[in-house]
Amino acid sequence: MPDSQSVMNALPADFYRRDALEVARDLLGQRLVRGLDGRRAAGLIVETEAYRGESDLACHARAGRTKRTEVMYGPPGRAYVYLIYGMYWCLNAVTCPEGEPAAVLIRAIWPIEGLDWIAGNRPGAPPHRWADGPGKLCRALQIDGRLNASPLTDPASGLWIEPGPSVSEDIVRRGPRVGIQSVPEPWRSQPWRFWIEPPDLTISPVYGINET
DNA sequence: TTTACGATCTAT
DNA sequence: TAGATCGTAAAT
Repeated sequence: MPDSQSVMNALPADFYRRDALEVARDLLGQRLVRGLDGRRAAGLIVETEAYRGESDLACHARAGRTKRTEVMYGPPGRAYVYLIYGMYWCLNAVTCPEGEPAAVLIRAIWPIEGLDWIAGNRPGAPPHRWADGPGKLCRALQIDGRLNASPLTDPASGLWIEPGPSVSEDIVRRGPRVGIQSVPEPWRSQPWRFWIEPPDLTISPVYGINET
């Protein structure tokens, strides 16, 4: 059993029990936290993408209920972690009420905590490239398939999301999702990607946050 | 059981 | 611009 204080710090399941578009927007600025072997590393989420159910032909759930997509049909707030190109893991947060398969891909974070640990996980990479991609952030935080289906709402899982500084609407960018060139329209061009650029970060409320 | 390919990243 | 590298889903 996790201590109640820790549970209080994680965003609750209700946060995720909404349309993936809303969750993707609101996940910007929140703090993704990894806890392992007594160490803690974290980063502010700065890029996300919404994947919205079986009818969204870019979403893995287009294949229906399979062993891989099963977790997306489950309760909101769990992690959907899958392997891409045989070598990189990608992290998603499951959204929508149970039974509706949808998720938000976390594409980038701004590391702010546990920087030494993160640096060790990203040998050879400069700090600004530590976690600026979905595969990279999983490497940086040591996230792999073992965390699939674990609750992001419970710090005891070792991977959770805490409330972060609010991100004002004027610095939120929107555009088409990345890496889905073979997906037919209109899905390929839907502006379901949300992000904050580095220049925006420096003028946003999150500027200056840099712990540990 | 076999095949084709992907919500990526890195080095060239 | 190509190669790495393997689980998944669809085809055989």
